[in-house]
Amino acid sequence: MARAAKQAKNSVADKREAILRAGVKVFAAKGFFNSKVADVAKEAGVADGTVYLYFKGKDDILHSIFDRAMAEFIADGRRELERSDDPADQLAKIADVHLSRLGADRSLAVVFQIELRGSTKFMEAFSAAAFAEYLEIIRKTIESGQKSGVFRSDVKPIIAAKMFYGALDEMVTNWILSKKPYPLEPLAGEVVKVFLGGLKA
Amino acid sequence: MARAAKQAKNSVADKREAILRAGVKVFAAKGFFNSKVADVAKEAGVADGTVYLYFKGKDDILHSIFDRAMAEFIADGRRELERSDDPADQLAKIADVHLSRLGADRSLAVVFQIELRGSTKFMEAFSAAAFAEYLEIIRKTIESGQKSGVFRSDVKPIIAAKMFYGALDEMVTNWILSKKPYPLEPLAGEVVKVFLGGLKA
DNA sequence: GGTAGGTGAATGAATGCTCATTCATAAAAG
DNA sequence: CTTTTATGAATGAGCATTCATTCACCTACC
Repeated sequence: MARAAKQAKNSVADKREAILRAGVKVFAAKGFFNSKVADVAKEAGVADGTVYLYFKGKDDILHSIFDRAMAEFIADGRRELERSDDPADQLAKIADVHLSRLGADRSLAVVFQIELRGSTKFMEAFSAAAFAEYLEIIRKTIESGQKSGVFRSDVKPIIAAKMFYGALDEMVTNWILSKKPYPLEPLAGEVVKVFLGGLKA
Repeated sequence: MARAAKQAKNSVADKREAILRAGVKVFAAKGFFNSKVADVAKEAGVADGTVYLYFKGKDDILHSIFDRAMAEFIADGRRELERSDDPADQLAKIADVHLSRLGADRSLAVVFQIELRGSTKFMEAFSAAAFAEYLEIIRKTIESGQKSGVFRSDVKPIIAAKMFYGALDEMVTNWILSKKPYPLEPLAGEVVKVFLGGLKA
């Protein structure tokens, strides 16, 4: 590829990227339905019409934000998972990736926790499959722990997986809504401790 | 009060009630932002303008749905809580009320799980205080368990409370999004079992 | 007991504003 | 000069909210 062409292609990618980033920021700040396409365009430093050269419409921006982030998220999780055989360890890794990724980008976290759920339509159409995949990773990890005997077997793995996910999810939601800023990632250890050991003395 | 006057007052309460119920149904089905006030009015069997005799506007309907349901919810929880001294038992009661109440009204559950969170504005303005109160009830229960020695003390009660809430919350969200209908309430026992006993063998 | 006037709840068509989207035109690239 | 990319003003559909009017029922007076 010639240098010039590559340059051009980069600038195209950059503009798309800028709009996506602006979308995250604006949607997080005002909510998807309260955000105007013009707001996103302005934040991205492009004209209103330009948005439509890169996205089908407002919905498509949200959709794209989700697709990209979720793909990274799952890839990250899988990579970490392969670096250990111990299911307890693997759950700790999942918790860590979950909280550190979302903890690193508050706006993205807001879009994920609040905006993506704000409509059953989006939940059903976009997030359902990817979310199911994520839950499945947790479930399998728990199941393998049960097979190897490190986890108790009188618990349905799918229930435990939902609980684990729910606990992590709640940490993130609380972190977002909290007035006082604090680091999210360190909570991973505590969550895993309680989840594995239980609350009983 | 004369019979006629009483009759009239009842019909006023009924109309407000009808609009609230219609709101739950319509918002659950189409999402708050995709619902028209006219849809709610039609579902309630009143004219569009009538809605404004009972509510300040569309937002106020959602707000009122939340207020009423949350008040009932918390009152229910408190009542159950007083019927036992054992913290483990009390957590079981909370889980039971939580899952049975939402499990009894799918539309209300959808509004609570999906629509109320659909906007940071609503989260901050309306639900924050009531939600904090609910979380506080759980936290205190856990704390009293720690003081009496039935719960381990090397866990921050507020973290454990969020985990417990998050786990229950996730059960509800999954139940809503599931294609296959199943009873929600029975999951309470399983959740409490894992939360108290832990996943480790 | 019947009639006239009064009251306010209820109506729903009309209003006016808010955006998502388009497109004629301009700028930049090649 | 041609093609590609970008612009932002103009469009018009959608929808929350308003308000002039209707109507059911109540009260007071004959």
